[in-house]
Amino acid sequence: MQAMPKSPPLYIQAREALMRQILEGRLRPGDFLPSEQQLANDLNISVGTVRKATDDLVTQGILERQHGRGTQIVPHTSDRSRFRFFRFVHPDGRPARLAARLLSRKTQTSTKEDQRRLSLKSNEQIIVITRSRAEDGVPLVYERIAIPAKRFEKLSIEPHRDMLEEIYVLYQKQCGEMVRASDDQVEIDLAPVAVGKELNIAAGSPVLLVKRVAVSLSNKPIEFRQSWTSALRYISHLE
Amino acid sequence: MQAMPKSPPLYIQAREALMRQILEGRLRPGDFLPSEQQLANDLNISVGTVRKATDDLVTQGILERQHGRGTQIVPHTSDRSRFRFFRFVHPDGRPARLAARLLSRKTQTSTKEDQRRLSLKSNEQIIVITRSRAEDGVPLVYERIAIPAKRFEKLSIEPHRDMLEEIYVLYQKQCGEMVRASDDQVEIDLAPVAVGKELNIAAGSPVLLVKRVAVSLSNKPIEFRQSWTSALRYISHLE
DNA sequence: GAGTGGTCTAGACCACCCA
DNA sequence: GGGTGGTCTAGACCACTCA
Repeated sequence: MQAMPKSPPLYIQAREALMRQILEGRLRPGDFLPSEQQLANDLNISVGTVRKATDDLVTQGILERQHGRGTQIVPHTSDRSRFRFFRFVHPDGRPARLAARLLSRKTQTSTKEDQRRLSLKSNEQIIVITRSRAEDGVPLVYERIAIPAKRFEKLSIEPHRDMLEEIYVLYQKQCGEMVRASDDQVEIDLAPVAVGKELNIAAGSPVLLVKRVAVSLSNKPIEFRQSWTSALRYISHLE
Repeated sequence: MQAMPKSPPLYIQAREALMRQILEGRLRPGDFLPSEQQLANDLNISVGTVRKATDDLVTQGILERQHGRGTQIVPHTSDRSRFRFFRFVHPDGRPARLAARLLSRKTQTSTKEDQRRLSLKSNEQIIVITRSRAEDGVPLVYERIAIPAKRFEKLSIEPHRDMLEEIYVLYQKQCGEMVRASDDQVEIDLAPVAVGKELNIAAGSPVLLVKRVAVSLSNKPIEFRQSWTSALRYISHLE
């Protein structure tokens, strides 16, 4: 007997079809899906199977059901999304409310670490953004953000200006890249000169360094971010 | 018209009924649930509703379905559980495999911070465990663990002995307390004398300090743990 | 082969939103 | 009131495990 490649369950096929439409931009954040009944007709499956397909996407936070209104692709600007990747708090546990100020933005050759973290070839260009993040005018975090130049050609942010929007929202709006998840690594570092200057601490004093790799809906690494802070703490909830 | 307290959906009632049985120890980790058909009969609901009730618990990692065998309360000793709260890696990303060696175990009065983290009254007693965690004989982490004496009376571990089992497994086996989730807070500290001594570093040198509050299935804080390390990093995956 | 979970259907009724 | 998601049912058939 031949080994027959068994086709996956209908609800998984439906889920992937939806996911494909989202990834390809035919369904965009903020859009509503067709109604469950409509989808069931379109795909020639039952409503229960449509629900099962969307269940997973709802759990993943990609879709949001609104009773009586419809099912929406979660816009990255919603509050939940906005603070989903937010991980700095004051020593007393109060969340830090950080405004970002752009310091520089350059296109350059990637370092070895950039290449490793972002799965880039050795000659690939990246855009490097440095920012200072402050609360009530007090700088608390210094950031270096590396993103593949190729994917983020269209990103437009002006240097030396306050950044009013979350950068993940800019990624989505301007470049169609949506951050789905991230891996953070927290370590101790001795403040580099630029960090010391920006945070008003002595260069070489111990600071927390958070290295983050953010991945897109299609699970490709799209951002490598390093955040230095001496005054704040990093928090994480595990289940 | 009177405001009628509306009864929650059947699947939620069923889920909570199951949860109660687990919390009360009538269903224990490792046990199998009655079959879906059986549960449906017992509770006078349909199989579909039983499935919906258990879906959430499966997602939360409390239950595990085994096709053709049954549905099991996840034993805390399974690999997935064992490494669920495991958050230290080497700088190269390789997970640290830490064996624990118990240094001391004392019952004493709680500090202000213990009380705050564990929601204790000011006169409540705690058990304080200190451990050294090493990989291949090299000490990498120093830990102080505080747990409410009242809940953990029965905890039996001998001082100055290697701890062969995960401590969360001991909590569960000896005291019936199952860790469901934890909140971690990562900060910089200057190594206290005891930490410096145990980790072979100078007292006062900068180290990573992870403060963890672990909560039980019923969402009560049951452990406050402080882990100091200079050689390792803390990792976290966010979605 | 008996018993379990896994998928799928068709349809009922309810609760909510909005024009 | 018409359309949407939310709950619930009863039953079919499949796939896996274990004796």
